[in-house]
Amino acid sequence: MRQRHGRRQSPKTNVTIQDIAKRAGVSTATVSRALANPDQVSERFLQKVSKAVSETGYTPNKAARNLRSQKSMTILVVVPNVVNAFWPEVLRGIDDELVAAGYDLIIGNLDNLIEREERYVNLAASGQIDGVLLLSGRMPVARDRSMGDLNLPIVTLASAIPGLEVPQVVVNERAVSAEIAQHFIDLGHRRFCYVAGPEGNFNEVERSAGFTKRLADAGFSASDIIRIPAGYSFAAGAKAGHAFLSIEHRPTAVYCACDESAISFVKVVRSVGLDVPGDVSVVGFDGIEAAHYCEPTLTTVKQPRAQMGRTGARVLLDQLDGKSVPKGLIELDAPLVIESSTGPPRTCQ
Amino acid sequence: MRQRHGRRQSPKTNVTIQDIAKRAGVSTATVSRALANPDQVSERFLQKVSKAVSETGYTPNKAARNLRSQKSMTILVVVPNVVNAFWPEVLRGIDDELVAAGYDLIIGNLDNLIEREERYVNLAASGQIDGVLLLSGRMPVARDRSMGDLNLPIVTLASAIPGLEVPQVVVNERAVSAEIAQHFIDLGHRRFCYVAGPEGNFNEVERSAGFTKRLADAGFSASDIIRIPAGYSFAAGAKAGHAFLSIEHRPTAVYCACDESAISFVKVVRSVGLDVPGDVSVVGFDGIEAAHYCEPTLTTVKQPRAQMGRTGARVLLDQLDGKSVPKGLIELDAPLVIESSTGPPRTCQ
DNA sequence: CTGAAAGCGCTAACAA
DNA sequence: TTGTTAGCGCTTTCAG
Repeated sequence: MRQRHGRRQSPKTNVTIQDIAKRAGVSTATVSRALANPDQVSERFLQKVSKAVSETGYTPNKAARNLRSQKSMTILVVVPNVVNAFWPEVLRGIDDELVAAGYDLIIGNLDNLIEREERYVNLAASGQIDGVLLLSGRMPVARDRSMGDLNLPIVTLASAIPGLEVPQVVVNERAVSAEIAQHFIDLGHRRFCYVAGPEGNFNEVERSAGFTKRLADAGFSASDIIRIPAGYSFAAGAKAGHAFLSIEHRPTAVYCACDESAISFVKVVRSVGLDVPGDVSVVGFDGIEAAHYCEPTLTTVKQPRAQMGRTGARVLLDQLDGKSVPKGLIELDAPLVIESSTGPPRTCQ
Repeated sequence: MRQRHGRRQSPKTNVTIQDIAKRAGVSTATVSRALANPDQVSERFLQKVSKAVSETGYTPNKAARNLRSQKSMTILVVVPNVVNAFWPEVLRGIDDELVAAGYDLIIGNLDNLIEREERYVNLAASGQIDGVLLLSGRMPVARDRSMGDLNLPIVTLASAIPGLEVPQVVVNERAVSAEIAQHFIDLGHRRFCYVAGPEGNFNEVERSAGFTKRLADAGFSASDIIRIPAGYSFAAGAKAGHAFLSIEHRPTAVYCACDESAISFVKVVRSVGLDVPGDVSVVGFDGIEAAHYCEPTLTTVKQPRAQMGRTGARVLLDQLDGKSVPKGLIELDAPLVIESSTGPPRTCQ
């Protein structure tokens, strides 16, 4: 085990491009080319190199390559909170596209903690990142700088940052939320409830606005719509369910801003003997798998999660390839899928 | 915008340690030390350097550092399939520990595809990875080599690889599965069903063995235990549910090898009017959140997911720090939590 | 305590 | 087509 200048004893990759060059009887440049641009190397040398490579199990050292080529072939994906059933499928879409293009991805989990942003701003600033996929709906900031100032390609995904001049992949949150309102209206409901998401969040604003706007347009007044603050989690939905039960003259139609809160909301409401949808109709948002296996099957908005991930990744890759990409919203279609948790209010039958 | 030798036009980090050195009127060595070993630098220079750093927003280039120091400060986490509610919380535990120690993590999603392993073997071989956390229960292999031969610290987590001489963090799968059998026996059940996981999987083997062993020990014969092949997913559980319904003389106690399959199993069984637990008692495994919000609340084994993640990460970090670590199984306790999906069989009441 | 200088392994001008 | 060579930005020995 050779021990070179300043080298740790760590027994890592030992075989370098030099070794291959020596073994194949060519220059390192030829080895490099043979690996990256085989068509620029003669068949004879190609053979020799590939033989040496497979004999030694050589893999190019990434740090050296990154340093030299000034890029890292890795993408940072900033997720607000990995512990939410919505993300995995989105990440899978991203992963598919990125891996196919030869990129690795580092997942930055904010865990809903703003302090954690600093870490990823620094990482992004360290030259170790070629581009950023922002799923958190917030531009990460450190003490004294913002990820937006790093001059790094950024694409937002699933949530948008109003006014930011980058590609932003979203779904038709507002329109489909209006559709939910219309669905309730068509069923004959007159009193509504909106179980909200995190305050200020882009998705929250859109969903709330789309829903209430359509209700207002249909002639309902603010007093016909009760808003329960909650969040994107089972726990928040359960809490909202209890709040709902304590309402005097209860609404019959409830729009929960995510599936997880909808599922737990339904469970709480049913636990006191109310029927869904007989007494209360409930709609969710996201289309996670669990929404399909709760009782009753949840009427919800099916977000094209993997497709969103792939789309965002693709746009980022295009940008990295120097192609021109659309700045601003890229809207995907998320359909309202009607299942068994919504129906006409019993009072109307 | 300067344009140097071989440099792409990519406008990345422009400020280097040289710039800081010049600005602070010191050598690059001093800058490096000021940042890494402040106690080796005089107060005066420390000030100067830190001033220059904050004025310029300097962040050390990671590729250069990695190349020089022969380590990457990044850990590869190999996940069999990110689309499963079990993982996020585990990943969070890993992330917590690793981030606190200054490591980044790259998540390698196998998507249950063996071909995908090659990619991560190569990544691990590229010197870009300091250690591996293996959650897939299989040693990744490429065409001609195995990740196990890379001489890289590896820790397995959540699933084990029998015989592998590395730390392997698991839970008491076998013992708690026996406990499930005992729970059923105590309730008075006489006919049992096991809804299996993926064939050959470590967890599958353990859970199945623990369950059937205890039943056998209690005097039940193989014909009292029906095994339905399934997998760790909602879809597999639903399919198993249908298979269950077509059984002539149906068991009254069902152990589903994961919560997702248990939840969908319950839904299917209830859809034909059977009562849970009146007609069928069902137990799951994992303790994912959804198990708490389905109906009836699922009796299940609560895996300490975040703790598992943290433990695995910690052991790997210890190994990286040169501390000695236990080779072999590190068993964490996963308790059976009894909820409303299990009860005495109606025929016994 | 500080600076000079030697590379880490690779890629890409440039020259041949 | 191929080889020579100059760094990419940083850390760390070694000398002062």
